[in-house]
Amino acid sequence: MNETDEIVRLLRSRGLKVTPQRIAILRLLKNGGHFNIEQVLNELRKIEPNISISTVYNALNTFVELGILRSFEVDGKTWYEIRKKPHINVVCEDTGQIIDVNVDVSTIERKIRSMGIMIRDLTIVVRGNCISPSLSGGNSQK
Amino acid sequence: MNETDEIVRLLRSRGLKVTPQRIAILRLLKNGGHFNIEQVLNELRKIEPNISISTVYNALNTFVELGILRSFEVDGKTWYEIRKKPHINVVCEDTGQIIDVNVDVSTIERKIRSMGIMIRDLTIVVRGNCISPSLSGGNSQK
DNA sequence: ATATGTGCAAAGGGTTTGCAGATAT
DNA sequence: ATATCTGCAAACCCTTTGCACATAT
Repeated sequence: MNETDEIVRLLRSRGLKVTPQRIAILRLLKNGGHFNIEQVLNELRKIEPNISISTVYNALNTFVELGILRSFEVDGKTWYEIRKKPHINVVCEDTGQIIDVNVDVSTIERKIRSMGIMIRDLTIVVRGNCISPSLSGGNSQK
Repeated sequence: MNETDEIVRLLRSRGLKVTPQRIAILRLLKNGGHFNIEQVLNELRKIEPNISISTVYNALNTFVELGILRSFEVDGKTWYEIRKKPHINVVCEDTGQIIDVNVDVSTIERKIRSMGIMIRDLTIVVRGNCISPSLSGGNSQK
């Protein structure tokens, strides 16, 4: 079964219509990585040149509501990623890049659940400097 | 030493001018809790009726930059809290309320640092339902 | 005296909405 | 055939900015 078939099945299983725009968005995100709207649009327009920003927002919001994607916000911008097991999103203040770091969050989850809270989503964001200032030789903070 | 004196000293130590607006904002936040702009404005206007939203934003941003406060975003809105040791911010989707839950984050921090990343800020946000749906008797999710 | 802060209004930037036409089922 | 989706433009909301006046030092 190829990648597109998988996506088509996913969409159908959620009762969504299969459109080229939705397929393109899921193809972009399904293999990991983090994308903000600007990046999603840039990538998608290579494939679907006329795709509109509202279609992208609509699709991303739908996918987040259905639990296919998850989103989090950094500096007023929303980032989207495929939903997988909880992890740390490390935002490098030098490069703007976001990387995933896996950690065991079962202790955190257990504590939250023990308080009678049903967990819907867990976001861990670290802002930091991935390039050591001493090595990069200067003040590269924004 | 009373609360206001402490705040005055804090402001002076950071080279900031001591204004009634800044004092009021720090008095509101220094004892804990989470506030968004609307809440800060509502509270402050009981004391400083003419305080403007831009003054509040200016002050909050200044305090965040100086490390007195920290901020994080949920659903497009910025929340402010006094900077203290890392913890989980639990956002209840039923009530909109935010509560702190203390956890040991040293494992997370160690892992991030071992990758050569200098940590500037750590945010952990859990979205959940603090009122058990079975107890509250219905669908109260937004 | 003067650098800094405040308040107001306007501008900015990211996201959502309304709607007519297009598309998937 | 028709419910859903797309693309466009306008609207929205939160936040920032510019500037004249006020205040703290």
